[in-house]
Amino acid sequence: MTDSAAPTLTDDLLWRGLIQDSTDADELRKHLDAGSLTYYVGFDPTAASLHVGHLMQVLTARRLQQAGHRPLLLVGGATGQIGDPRESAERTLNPVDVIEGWVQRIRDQLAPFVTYEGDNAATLVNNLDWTGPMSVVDFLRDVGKHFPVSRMLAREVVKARLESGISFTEFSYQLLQSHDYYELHQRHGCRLQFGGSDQWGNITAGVDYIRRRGAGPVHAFTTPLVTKADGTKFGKSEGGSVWLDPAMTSPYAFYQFWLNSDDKDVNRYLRYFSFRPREEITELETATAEKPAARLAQRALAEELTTLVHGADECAQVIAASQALFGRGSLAELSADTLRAALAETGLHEVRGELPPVAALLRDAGLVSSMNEARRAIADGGAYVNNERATDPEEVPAASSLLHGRFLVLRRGKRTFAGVELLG
RNA sequence: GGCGGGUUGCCCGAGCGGCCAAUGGGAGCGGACUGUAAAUCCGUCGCGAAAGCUACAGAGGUUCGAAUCCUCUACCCGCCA
Repeated sequence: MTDSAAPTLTDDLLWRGLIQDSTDADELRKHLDAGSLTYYVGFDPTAASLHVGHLMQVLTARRLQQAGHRPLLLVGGATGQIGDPRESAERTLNPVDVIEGWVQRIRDQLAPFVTYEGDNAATLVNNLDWTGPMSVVDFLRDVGKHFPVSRMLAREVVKARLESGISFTEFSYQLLQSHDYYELHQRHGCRLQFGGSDQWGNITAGVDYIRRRGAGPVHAFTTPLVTKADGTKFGKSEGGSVWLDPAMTSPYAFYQFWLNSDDKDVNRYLRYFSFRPREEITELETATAEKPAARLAQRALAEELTTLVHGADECAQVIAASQALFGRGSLAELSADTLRAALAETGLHEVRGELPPVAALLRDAGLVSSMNEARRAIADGGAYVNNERATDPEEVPAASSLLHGRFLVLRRGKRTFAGVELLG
């Protein structure tokens, strides 16, 4: 336990680059590296699912629990109804019943990442439980009294919004989050909050607030914003967000997202997200430098995260699908089961009766959004049927080209696949 | 309150009353190269098979014909009070 060679949790977090800002670093280290600390991280229901960007927080929570600390995972049933101010503009409020649905889904989504066994069992909490019943008078008297407006106005986001406009609702957001920390401190002895770096202002406000109420001291840190070397936004794929919900982003697409990480980013991602020991990560970093084409780091990362989020079975299927589709062998050599499974991962479009021409197939399978686009894709030479370039939009695939008598593998560009199955 | 400027396709941004579905750049998509990379080069980029339809903040109007002219409405931005 006191083996001086073994890196402590703090060392590990620093090595992984997971700490962007923190309250007193020595104090934080003392608590992180000592006994069991109760900590919290919150997620507001702004959509029906969490996305890969949230993984930073979700996995850091998991990491801390594995190191012996006790997690409180908060879903913002209350804060989600108010809206954390963004620099750009006022948020549009979502209907309460919609938010309630999202709270439940996010709660379910978070649940598997931590364990509920042992001394440091996790607890899922919802700030609506204590914020909902609070009266306006109580809020203004017990919470509001501790917030100097001058400091609230000095915040960057608020300053940015003073010109363009900010409602009292969003302006008050910080009080709710601060009060959450206080409640969790009182109820569960929570003494650490972490979050994304954009939450630093809200988090420190909570730390101050707790002190003003004569409690604490409590601690905090933030994780860095995940960036990409090419400057584009992390977590987007083909236009959309990469969600954790398999109904919103298929496990196949999720795996492919990580597999396609840039060489310049993948090492950083491994440190952020992987639970592999440091030596293994270092080895993968070396592999990336020496044999980038093998993409060992990308494969390891994609496999680990897909397993974590979607389970080992699903991950195995996704890898098999990827190999089947991107493999060097001919599609005709794949067994019907393998092929069907692979296409099920990419999206399988069912056709009854007569097979339509190629252009219509591309559209129906979702590879293009209109017939014009389908024609364009074919004219560009970017559409393939069973890995053969399509040349005529009007051509109806021959019955003999159906794999196992009923499947077609459609491809757009180099790596976007979809399947077609002809039924009876 | 007064005066002036602006609102164009995913974003930025040009646009002469007909030759404008609308120059150019970016993003996106595709091709070549490669590693299902990056960089680079090339192509493409409203919907429709087509006729045609829908589009230039919104609503009217002038005209054979308008994104381009006029009127009103909404929003934005300057300058002066």
